[in-house]
Amino acid sequence: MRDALVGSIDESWVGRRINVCGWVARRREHGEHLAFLDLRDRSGILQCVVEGTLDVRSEYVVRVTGTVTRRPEGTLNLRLATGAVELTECELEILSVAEPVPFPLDERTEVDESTRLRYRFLDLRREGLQRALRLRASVTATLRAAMSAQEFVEVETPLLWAPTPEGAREFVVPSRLHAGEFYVLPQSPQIAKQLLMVGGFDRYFQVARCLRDEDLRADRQFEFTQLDLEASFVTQEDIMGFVSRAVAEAARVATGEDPGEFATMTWAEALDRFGTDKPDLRFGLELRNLTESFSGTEVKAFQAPAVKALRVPGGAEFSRARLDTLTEQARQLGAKGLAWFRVTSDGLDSPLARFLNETETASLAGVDGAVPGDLILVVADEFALASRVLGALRLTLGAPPVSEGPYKYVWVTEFPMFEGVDEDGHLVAAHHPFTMPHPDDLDLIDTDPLRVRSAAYDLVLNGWELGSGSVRIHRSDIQSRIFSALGITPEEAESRFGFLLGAFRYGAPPHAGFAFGIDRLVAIFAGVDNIREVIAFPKTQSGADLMTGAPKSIPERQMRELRLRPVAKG
RNA sequence: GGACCUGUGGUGCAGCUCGGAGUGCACGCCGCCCUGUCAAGGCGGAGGUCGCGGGUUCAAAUCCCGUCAGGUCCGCCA
Repeated sequence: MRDALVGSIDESWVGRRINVCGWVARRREHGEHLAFLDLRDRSGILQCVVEGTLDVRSEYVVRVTGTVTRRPEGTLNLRLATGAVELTECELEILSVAEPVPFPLDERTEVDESTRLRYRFLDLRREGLQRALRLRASVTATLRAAMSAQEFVEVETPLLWAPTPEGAREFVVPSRLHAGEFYVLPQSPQIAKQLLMVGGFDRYFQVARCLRDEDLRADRQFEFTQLDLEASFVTQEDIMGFVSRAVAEAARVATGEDPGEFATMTWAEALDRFGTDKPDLRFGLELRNLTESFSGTEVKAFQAPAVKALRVPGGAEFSRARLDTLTEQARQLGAKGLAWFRVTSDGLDSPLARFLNETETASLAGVDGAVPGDLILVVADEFALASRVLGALRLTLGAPPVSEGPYKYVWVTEFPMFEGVDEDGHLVAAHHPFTMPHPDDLDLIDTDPLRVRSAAYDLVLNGWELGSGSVRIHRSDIQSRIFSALGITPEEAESRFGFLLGAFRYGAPPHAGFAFGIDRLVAIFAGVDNIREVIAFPKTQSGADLMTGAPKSIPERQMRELRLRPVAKG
């Protein structure tokens, strides 16, 4: 039907009579004797010269038969890859007509996202999504190749799985053959891949669909894709190496840059320096700990377990209104308040300045090498809260868009095993209940569980969590101790994870794994700051598909077949 | 569950603070003209429940309340 993609046509084709197919991108008519038609296919645009008038409109699908000709002198178009040539003596065959499209398909106008989503099939025709999805395909292919090269085997796992309550809210699928019973869609293939380890596939990976019924965000969709992997007889460092090599290879392909060695820092260090477990290392504004200097303070506002400060270069100019906004943000994040100090040539300028003693003034005025013109923000509270609040302000004050270079990868290690206590007084797992405690901390499980570190690790890129993983527990004695710490009785464990624990009784190899979000990785590589731009058919923040109208009700007959009945809204 | 931003011909915007006729700009669409344009150009034209509902007012796109949709964020995401 066609002899070439239009983007491949250059001067080496001159003289050949060829067929090309595509959409009418634009037309320029010059009376009854001459017209130009810009033909677009996925590779680019080619100008076709028609002697006479045109009977095609924008977005008609046509097949053009014409002769590749060098453009007349003075009519070259340097902005077009094919701008040195054109098709002449054209014959047009209309393959499909088109109504005027609801929004321009060029990249010049930014179109309202809901309009784009309603006509996603047209949006897909535009350069942005064409580029993003092709980039995504090459990243995925690179990851697959990198995993295969490391002797990982791709295995598919079920989408219809058994409910295992806890963790993310699951999407539920009613069973027709077992009325009143349900499958769930996997939030991740976690348990399946551990069973594959028991099954002797000592290096598994999968480009896996994961589904979580949680509220959507710029970096979160109901359905997303992970590179999921698991390996036996390996250490945490082995896993980090596998992943680093695959991600680095994808980065080289996608960005043309070698990312080098990935940084590593412990969770405790990340919280202290950046106030978050997903530090953005692209800019400074690191938090400082002034707890020591304020240990005996008379100032009520600073009498707290921790006093943390953030130096804002040049921030002394901030208006009172801006400071109030920052204070309001700090309060919404749980801080009791936000203290601020302008650094001037003769001391600190702040409502609180006159209450400080000399040591305190000196430590504030010199924090992080402060100079006159800077602003010091201070939050005093529990260590974690003070850190998190300032960490959030740090992002407000300095964070570039996630996709803006440079790319800063960092492994965050030694996460806490438990992140607190629930209403019933039971510890809450920070990762999942199969995560191995840090070998040095096993003795703390019963005595000081909140200090137990785990063998869990995250990979972070530009402040976005790409993924996480852990060494898993393969010994039932340790698993029992963890379950009991989490308040999971043996009976409960049996009913929820029985098939996994049962499998472990038949010879479970030590194993560890990881999973990271391909959508997020590709978004950052593609230079966009939300993952909808790298997904062909995404949903809105309220979980609606504006093109298909999903979610929708289903016919009464289907409801009956599934033994489902709607209940009144309560 | 909550906070904030946005909603004006098909598209992108301005108008909203200080109420006074649906006023304006660019693109697109329709018609006519035009033999080298390429975001072609010229002339003419059509196209609007100002998201929706209520209130205040002599008068509402504009002020107030509610609601819906889209977005960003908090909660949530083992």
